[in-house]
Amino acid sequence: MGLDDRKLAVLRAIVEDYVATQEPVGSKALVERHQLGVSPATVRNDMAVLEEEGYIRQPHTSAGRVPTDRGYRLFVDRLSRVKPLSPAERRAIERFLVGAVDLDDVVHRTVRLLAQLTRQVAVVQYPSLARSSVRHLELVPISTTRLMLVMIADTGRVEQRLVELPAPIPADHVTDLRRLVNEKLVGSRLSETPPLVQALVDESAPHLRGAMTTLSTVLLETLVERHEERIALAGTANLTRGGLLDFQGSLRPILEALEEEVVLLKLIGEAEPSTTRVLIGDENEIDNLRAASVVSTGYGPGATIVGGLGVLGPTRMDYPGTIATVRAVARYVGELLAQN
Amino acid sequence: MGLDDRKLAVLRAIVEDYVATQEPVGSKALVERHQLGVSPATVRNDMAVLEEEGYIRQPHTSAGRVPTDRGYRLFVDRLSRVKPLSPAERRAIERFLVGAVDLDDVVHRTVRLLAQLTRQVAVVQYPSLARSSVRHLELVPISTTRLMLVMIADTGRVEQRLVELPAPIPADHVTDLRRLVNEKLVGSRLSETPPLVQALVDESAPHLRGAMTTLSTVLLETLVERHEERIALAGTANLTRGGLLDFQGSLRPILEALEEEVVLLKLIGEAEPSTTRVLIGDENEIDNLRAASVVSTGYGPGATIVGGLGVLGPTRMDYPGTIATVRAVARYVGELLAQN
DNA sequence: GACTGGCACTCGCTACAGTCGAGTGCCAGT
DNA sequence: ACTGGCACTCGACTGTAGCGAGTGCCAGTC
Repeated sequence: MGLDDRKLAVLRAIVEDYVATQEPVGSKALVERHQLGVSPATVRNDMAVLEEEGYIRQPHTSAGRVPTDRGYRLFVDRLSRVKPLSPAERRAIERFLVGAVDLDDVVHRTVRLLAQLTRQVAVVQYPSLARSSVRHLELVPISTTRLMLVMIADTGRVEQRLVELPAPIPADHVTDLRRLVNEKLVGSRLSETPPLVQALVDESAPHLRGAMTTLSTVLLETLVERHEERIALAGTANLTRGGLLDFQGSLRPILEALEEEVVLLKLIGEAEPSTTRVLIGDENEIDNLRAASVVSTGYGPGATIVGGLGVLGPTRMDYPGTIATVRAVARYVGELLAQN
Repeated sequence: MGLDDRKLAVLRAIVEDYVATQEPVGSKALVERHQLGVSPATVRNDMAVLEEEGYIRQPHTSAGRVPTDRGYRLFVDRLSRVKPLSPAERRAIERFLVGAVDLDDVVHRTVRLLAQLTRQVAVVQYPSLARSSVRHLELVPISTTRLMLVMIADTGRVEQRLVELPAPIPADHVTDLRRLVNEKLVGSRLSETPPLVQALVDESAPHLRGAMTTLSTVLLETLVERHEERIALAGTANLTRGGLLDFQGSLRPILEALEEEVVLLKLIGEAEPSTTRVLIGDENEIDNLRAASVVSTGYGPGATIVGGLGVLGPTRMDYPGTIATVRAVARYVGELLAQN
């Protein structure tokens, strides 16, 4: 059961070679390319053990070995060290993110950058509303019975909703409403607003009561219930690299999964502070993504997390490099956000 | 040179069969499936003519015929009539679009609906800023030297930008600025704003001059220069239908093209009023999309066009059905927009 | 003159057999 | 505990043969 150092070295070598060549790796090729100091026959014995333990497998008899999901897992956990980024990559990140003019811009640049650096599919979640605070609420009269509600969050996100009032409302009442909701709600986390909104209705003057009631339902919907999470995606064309060998020939399930925002949120959005999460193949809960791996992490200004980002690719992936890139990009984005 | 009626009927039959079966169609199968009233041999002669004229071709000797781009073009222009939508489809459209709460919602629902109905890749352009008018401008103080500029367009689009002021500004000056820009700009088309913005700077009181100058550059950038067109995409998984036969085996170029917003805008965004545009294969200017066809049209409230929408799929596509669906969806979206 | 039936021909597809070689498992020897 | 050697497996590739859908052409018919 014990895997001695050499067996681990063999596993590492297999993973590295397979990731590089995309072909099953045999015992002879292994000893040629790595200084293992033993003969192919010995390596074969080690391989037999590794296979028995479920870390590698043979696509067919008389072929080389290929890492299993479990093998990648061991590799990621114990056999790899995060590669430091090359200076060129650092420069690329900085150059790419400087000059973003607004949140949309930041997110779009980030997702493209991530896709380009990792050569995988990149996913970036917009700063989550649930983790944002209200910076300002604006009411814009559209007609006498319609208002446009605009909510600006401290993370830079802006949400708008149309409010249909039960009765026409004069302009100065709108001013009152605006003042009231701002006084009460600005600065609070969105998740904490429901009681405040309720208080607003209860405390509002009679002439505003009707409008405030309608407004409050829209507010609650916008701020809390409709957890409007947004996602940006880039690099789907990278799925076609490596021919059709990865993803066992069909991109279908992957593309389908990528279209479901809910699915992506599950992948990317549940990050814990400063941890990089790596999901390998089967570890993934989504059936369509059983052939893929996901590397994700949270980002945010300072130590707080406001959203997640990550990449998705074949299980046969350069984990150390990808992990390093994902982390670095998340850190830079966090710094960028902190400046606002 | 003259293509008599029967030759046209043969072409139509070839297109229909090929679209349905995805296999080259031979003379015998043709006479069996369509009432052409002649023998296979005669059809073969007609086919030879059609091939000579470039409307069909043989993938290889001793295979059936397949329509060329030119053949599809003739089919679309002269041999097909737009299919009326089924009641089920009408209902689907209505059910899908009712209940959209804001512009984002409308666009997302539309693009998914379109992808689902046509079973192709759907693209929807957000209402173009160039074709919108200013409904309201809002300035939200973030700090003493920073403002958030929020522009609400009549089409429902909301754009925001951060403004870094050259010097701290008191709250009542912000109020003044807000009033001034709204007085001057509300109601005008975005494309017409530059002189108005310039006038704002020239006419502004000395104590606002500095802030107004900075604001004006951001305004111009946001409103005019940075033609921030947005695009929604759905149904990329549909590209994998029909195995790898369509798109000659590689989705790569297609996926790459779909990632370029500029490319999509070219495809979708240049719609003329109430025309449905059909681009078949080679007619497409974008090299990556030489194997694809695009059906697109404009949409907007009433007769005006504020944006484009359409679908992209293999040249082997059900043109009459797709055209009908695209048109119908565009009409419904227009109506929906008119209600706001 | 337009259409048709018949016929020879083409050529991709499939199945099958044979060869090659990378890679393995096992075992006896050091 | 490691190694060299050996028999074995099996996928990849090659070449051959037969099948069949489909064609082009031509002579014959209405």
